[in-house]
Amino acid sequence: MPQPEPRDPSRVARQAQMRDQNLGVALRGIVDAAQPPSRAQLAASEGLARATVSGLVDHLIEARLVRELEPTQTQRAGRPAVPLAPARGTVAGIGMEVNVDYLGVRALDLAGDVLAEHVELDDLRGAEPAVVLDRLAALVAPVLDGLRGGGVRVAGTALALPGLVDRVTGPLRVAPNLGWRDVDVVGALSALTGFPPRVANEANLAARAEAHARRGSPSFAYVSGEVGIGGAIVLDGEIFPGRHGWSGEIGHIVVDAFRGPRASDGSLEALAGQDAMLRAAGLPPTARLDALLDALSADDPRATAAVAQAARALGVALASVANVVDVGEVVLGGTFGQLFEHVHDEVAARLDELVIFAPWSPLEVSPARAGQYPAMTGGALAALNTVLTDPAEWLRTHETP
Amino acid sequence: MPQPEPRDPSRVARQAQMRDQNLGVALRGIVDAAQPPSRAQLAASEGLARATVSGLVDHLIEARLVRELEPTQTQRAGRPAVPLAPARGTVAGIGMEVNVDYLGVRALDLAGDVLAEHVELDDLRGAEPAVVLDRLAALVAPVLDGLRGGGVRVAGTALALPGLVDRVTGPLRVAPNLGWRDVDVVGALSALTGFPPRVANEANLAARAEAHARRGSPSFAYVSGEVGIGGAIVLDGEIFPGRHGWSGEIGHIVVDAFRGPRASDGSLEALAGQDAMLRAAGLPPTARLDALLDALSADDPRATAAVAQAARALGVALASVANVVDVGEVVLGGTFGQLFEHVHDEVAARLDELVIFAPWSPLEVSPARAGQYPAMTGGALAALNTVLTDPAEWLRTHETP
DNA sequence: CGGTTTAGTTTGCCGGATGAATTTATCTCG
DNA sequence: CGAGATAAATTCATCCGGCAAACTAAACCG
Repeated sequence: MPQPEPRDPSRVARQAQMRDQNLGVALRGIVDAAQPPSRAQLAASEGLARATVSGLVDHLIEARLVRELEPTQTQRAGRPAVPLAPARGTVAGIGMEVNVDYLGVRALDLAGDVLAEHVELDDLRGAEPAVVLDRLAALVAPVLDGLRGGGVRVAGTALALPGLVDRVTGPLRVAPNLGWRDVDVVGALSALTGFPPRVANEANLAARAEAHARRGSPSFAYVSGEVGIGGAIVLDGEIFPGRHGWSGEIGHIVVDAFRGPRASDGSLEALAGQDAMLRAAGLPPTARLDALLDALSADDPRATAAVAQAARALGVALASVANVVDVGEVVLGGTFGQLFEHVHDEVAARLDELVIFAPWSPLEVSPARAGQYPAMTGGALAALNTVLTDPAEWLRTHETP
Repeated sequence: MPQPEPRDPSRVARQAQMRDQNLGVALRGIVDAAQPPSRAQLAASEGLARATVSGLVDHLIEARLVRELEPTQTQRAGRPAVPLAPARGTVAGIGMEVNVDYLGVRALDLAGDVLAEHVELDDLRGAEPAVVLDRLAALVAPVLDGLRGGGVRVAGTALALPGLVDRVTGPLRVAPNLGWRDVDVVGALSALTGFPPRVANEANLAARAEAHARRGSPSFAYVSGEVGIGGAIVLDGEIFPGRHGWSGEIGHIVVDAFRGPRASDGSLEALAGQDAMLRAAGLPPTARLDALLDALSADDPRATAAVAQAARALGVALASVANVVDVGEVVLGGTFGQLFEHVHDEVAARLDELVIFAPWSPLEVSPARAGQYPAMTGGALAALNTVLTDPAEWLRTHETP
């Protein structure tokens, strides 16, 4: 039989999808708006008829995804507009993170408010995956119970890991700094929480939180230096996932191909990772970043030189990223966020020097502003994003009448 | 007045757009299909009702974008299917290219057939932009006249340039190897041909041709070594443009940040560009690539060493690209396509060594197969793509009843 | 030559967006 | 204070386009 060619799920337009699509447009318009918009404003900004928007909004309110605010006291003639805002405490996205020095959970609602949060600090290098995931599950379970008990629907969960995660098939491939390799994280956590989490790279989720913190669809390269150096690319507010979710591995960019016998000796992580910086600064490998910061404020010459060297490598690597993906801004998070004032000038100088389009579109370098544990926030946002992308579909699968 | 917030032209679904959208889906299905599909096959593969597809196809045939083939002699029961194929010689995309050693035009129709082609070989380094563009216009004008005289509608024109082109605002920013800077190419050519061309980077358009040559939405990094080293990223068959169309500048990746006083001394182009390879091989700077190939076949040690060194740099740079954008294949075009057998092993080895996901998803290295002057083909395809993307819109603006 | 099978067309239906008319709620001015 | 004026939201008839089912067309088979 001549198979009719299994083409991709092409975006044909059916009228059934039209409603769903516009429901998503309306919800996004309300959630992303700087000011709570009225139905009429929404109609104008999205180019839909007011009647259409009214219907959509009614549906969203009934589903408890949107709420009406009190009409504001305006000094204008005419019936006052009813401002619309994302509902609070009706849907939660759960962000989880296992990292080298801590593990934790954070729950956000559509309004961006933190509904629950727990973090445990601990050195997890070399810890057994099963044990760690048990601890995580123990941390998450009461949060889920608490939310559900309060009538909050859980949109989904997402787990941030400092390593290579296959976003389609699930397993953690490798997390060098945890010492994990080929761990079936999804399977283990599903068994523990009864919920298959989305898994993603820590830097990618942190970048998502960063994009959220800077409204208005920014484009930037994000650097997340914890112990290793991770990164992510954000384009028009969307994180760029690559085929498998393996994009943005900035730490593995080689900036000095001829340094050692193995080209990887010249990778950014080898030259500017936390261990490399501490070593170059003459600090013990067990030292923490604070020690380096102290040495810097004391004008210790070795520390200064170590950070300068790392900044050069970082700037060169980020210039390569900018040349390849055409991003105009660089956001430094994690370690480099804390070192921001000490690395900014060098990074900016290398970008100016090396990025071919710099003369026409100068690059900006800025520190991360997504707060603490951005990957947990990003994970929660990723979970909520499934609701925003297709609220109708989500309601169909999650409504429990 | 409280402006209703000028949001992006969001993809709201109206029913008027539904038809246009599906018209595009149908046309793409016919053009991209490996075998000419029937209406029924198209309906099945796209998930549309047969009645709907029939209507769409009728429209496309009337617009002379699609033609019906003779029913094939099948030994099956039932009414024979009418195969559908892109129309020939009814619409043309024009690809133009100005490069260091030549300039030319190529016209393709929807079936991918070459309707016209002219290439002039010449050394254009340092040539005056106005003069060169005049020559190009003189080359293009008869092609356009010939096509229009034959009743062929021109879908658009696209010009490939070996430099940085702003895809939104138009002007060529800089083409180092031509010695051009801030040239208003669009303005000049509009005046000459009465047609504003789309302008794009040579490597990006060549990569588009390459993606077309490999059906089935491949993802790869494309390297276009001519005199300089350009590149492009292709994801799921789509070229990745970046914000301004400035993506893929692989030649400016720095692989040896500490080689010289300026970090750019360690860029891929400085280490593996044609000039660098010739110099390292002990050949005069005026030599052509053929001389290097001859020296290689004669086992000249300097040439071998020069190419090995370049291949290492290339491999390292491409590994960085793969780590950042998560592509699984590397396509070598231009100079490196010709040197393919001499660089393949080293490039593949560096990718294996450096790309973090290589153990789970090995990278492939292959030579370009888009034929000669791929950027001209890619330009023509880019022009035709405006028709494929939204045939209804294109017909509205281009029908001359 | 009647039955079967597959391709393509016709037809009535239905969901959903739309614009105009209507209702609601406020402000302003005489 | 009441009659416009003004703007937001809702109601309603209309229309567009995809859809399923029925129907026609063109082959094959026994």
